[in-house]
Amino acid sequence: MNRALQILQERGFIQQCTDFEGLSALMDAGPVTFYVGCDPTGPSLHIGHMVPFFALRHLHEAGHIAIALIGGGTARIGDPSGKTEMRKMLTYEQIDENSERIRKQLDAFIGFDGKTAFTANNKDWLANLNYIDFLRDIGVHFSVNRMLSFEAYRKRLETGLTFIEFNYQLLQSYDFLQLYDRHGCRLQIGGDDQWGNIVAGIELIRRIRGVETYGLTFPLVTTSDGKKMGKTEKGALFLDPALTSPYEFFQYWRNVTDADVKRFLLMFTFLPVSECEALGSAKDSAINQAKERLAWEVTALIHGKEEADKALQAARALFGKGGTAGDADAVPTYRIAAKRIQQGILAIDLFVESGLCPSKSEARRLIQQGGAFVNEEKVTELEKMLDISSIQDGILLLRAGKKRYVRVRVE
RNA sequence: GGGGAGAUUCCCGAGUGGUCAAAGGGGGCAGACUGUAAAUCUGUUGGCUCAGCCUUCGUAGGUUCGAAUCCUACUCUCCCCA
Repeated sequence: MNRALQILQERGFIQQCTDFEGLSALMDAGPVTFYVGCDPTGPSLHIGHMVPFFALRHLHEAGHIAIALIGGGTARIGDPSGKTEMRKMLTYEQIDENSERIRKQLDAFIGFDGKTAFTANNKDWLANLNYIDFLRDIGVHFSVNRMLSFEAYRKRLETGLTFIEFNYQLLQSYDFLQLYDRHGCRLQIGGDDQWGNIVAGIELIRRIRGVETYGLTFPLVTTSDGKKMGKTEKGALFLDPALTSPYEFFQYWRNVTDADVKRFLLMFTFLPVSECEALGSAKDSAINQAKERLAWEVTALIHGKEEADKALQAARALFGKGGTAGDADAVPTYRIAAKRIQQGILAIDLFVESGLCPSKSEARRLIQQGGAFVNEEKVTELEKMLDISSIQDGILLLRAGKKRYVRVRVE
């Protein structure tokens, strides 16, 4: 088997391939141009988007030519795959803005050089498509009967599917054709929910250009307790530090279930396979250290080593014995005017203001249930007042439950 | 175009004039146990100036001492027929 494919397989990336031997032979013969698509439907990528891009990096490092396709055109419609409801329509301005932000995030992760790795935006060929021409040239090759047999559309037939969403597959197939024509792209990789769309693109190219292209999909990554990957209290685990701080990002990986450690090390880090396996097979306290390693590695890849170090340090300070919050710079910090503390402030109010509790009722509940701490001391009275005496070195540490910390900095 | 069903708190889903901030489950949060894990058990889960008050049951009106529950109109969704 081709070396690059072997790496992907060892690391658990491969779910399905349209023609394993054919692809392997093609890749052995020389650099293959391939692409991953991603629709800019939000302002930031989240970790769920990243599996194909980790795979992209592996292939790129193996000498193949990577295209990251930003779906500035397809985002105007919305892919029904894996969705149970129609997507919200975004304005064109929003999509363009999202596209740019996502392009930057990908650039930071992949490092586009414009030759062996670059981006494309399908807006360039989709935005001004002529409907009649499109139907004549592309539409004829699609069978509605066939499309309806796809899982993605069949499901939606029960809940409702609009015509524009139904067209998504044609557009994605057309993307592949365009990338083949423009850049000689021969391989499309993506999440397994894209299988139907990928296969459709391959068939289109075969019919129109008489050329064999390939598709490769990755498993949909879930946590071993069956939840979707990357879910936090606040929603998805975003790459944008403004949406998910590096510390929160780090903590997500730090708190992964034992059973997921090996798999995540293989997929979300570039540590050697043997090391991933050794770390992931550890037990008891050793597995805990492996989680710390996992968290540091992934955080470093996304946010850089410096941020990863800070997050690690903060986590150790808060969770290690006898640690202080003073040097835990990465911990979310809330700033408050010194005057307000001098006047005295209700603990309840501070928990709400700092963002640890969404409402005063929740803050009260937290105190009643014994989960509210100020400077690691349990708050026992609902009406607890805080003043200067709680401040140490200009800082006051709030904790909600076992893991959620906020530092309050008095200025 | 015709006929039918429906819209309930984060989600699913009960409720059909007062005892409803609304059963049950899921999810979330907290506590116990632990390893910042899993499993398990317990509590909790609209807001507030909290023994009380306020806002919620698609939207807008109406009936009533009193409505998520009845009436009217509207909006949206689904199903069947064309």
